[in-house]
Amino acid sequence: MPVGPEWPVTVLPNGGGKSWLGKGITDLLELDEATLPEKHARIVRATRSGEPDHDVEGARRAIEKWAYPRAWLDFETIAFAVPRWIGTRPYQQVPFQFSVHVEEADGAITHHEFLSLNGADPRRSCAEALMAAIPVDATVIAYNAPFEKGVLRELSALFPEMQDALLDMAHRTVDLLPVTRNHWYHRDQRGSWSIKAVLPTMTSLDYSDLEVKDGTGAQEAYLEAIRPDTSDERRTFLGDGLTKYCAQDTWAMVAMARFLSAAA
DNA sequence: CTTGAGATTTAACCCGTCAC
DNA sequence: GTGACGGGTTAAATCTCAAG
Repeated sequence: MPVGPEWPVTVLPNGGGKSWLGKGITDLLELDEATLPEKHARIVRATRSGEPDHDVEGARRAIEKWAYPRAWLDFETIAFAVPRWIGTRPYQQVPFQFSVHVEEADGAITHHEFLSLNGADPRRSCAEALMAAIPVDATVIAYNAPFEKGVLRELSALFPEMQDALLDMAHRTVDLLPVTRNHWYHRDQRGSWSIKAVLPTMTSLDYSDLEVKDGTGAQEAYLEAIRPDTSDERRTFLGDGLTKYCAQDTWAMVAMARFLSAAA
């Protein structure tokens, strides 16, 4: 049952890619289900009833198209307003960490990770680690894939010897976000399909016990870790938090995909 | 701040009608 | 023929959200 705030909601978040705000609608439950397009009606329905909207078959059909091996990938990046490394632009998303869970057709899963905390330009070692971790025939899966694709394209443009492989990786990247958005809604999401909002409605996985809880926290930890006056002990501690967080993000995608495909 | 997708809003345009 | 006024379609601009 609900783990969120009291119902009914009186403040409606933007939901379903649709803005109800700014139209004088302050209570989602006042909307007339019959007049809404199905895309919005299912959100109102799930909110009224507390019964999640779950199209298992639709989700299964979408996910089963992704050929094995599957590489569930997540980057952590840093973006400096004033570029820190030669050849980077202001606000360019530079990856200093990634996690990837590689899933074989038989269900076997191996985990690979990369983390740079020495303060040097992490891009070459990151690209090399990607090449080593992700099989050339893998379907790469990310949550809000345009972000991961963008990082991959940036890396590909930088290293001619890895250009084809990295570009190919970007082309093989698919997105779990629309699958979730189209086939699942729980009212505790309150209009959000971010991984942090969705995950607790499907599983008991939780970010609250982690040292690093979100992307912003990861960036803060990274910045502290690369400072010269940060002790080795502290750096190790920060790195440990980063590793756990990033690994949780990719594991969360695996868990979500399994949940989405599982019978109700 | 970035990018991309998708939804929404605004602007532009075409066409028929009607009064002058 | 011309100008004002719809109504309906379409294109372009704007907004939101996801990721970090």
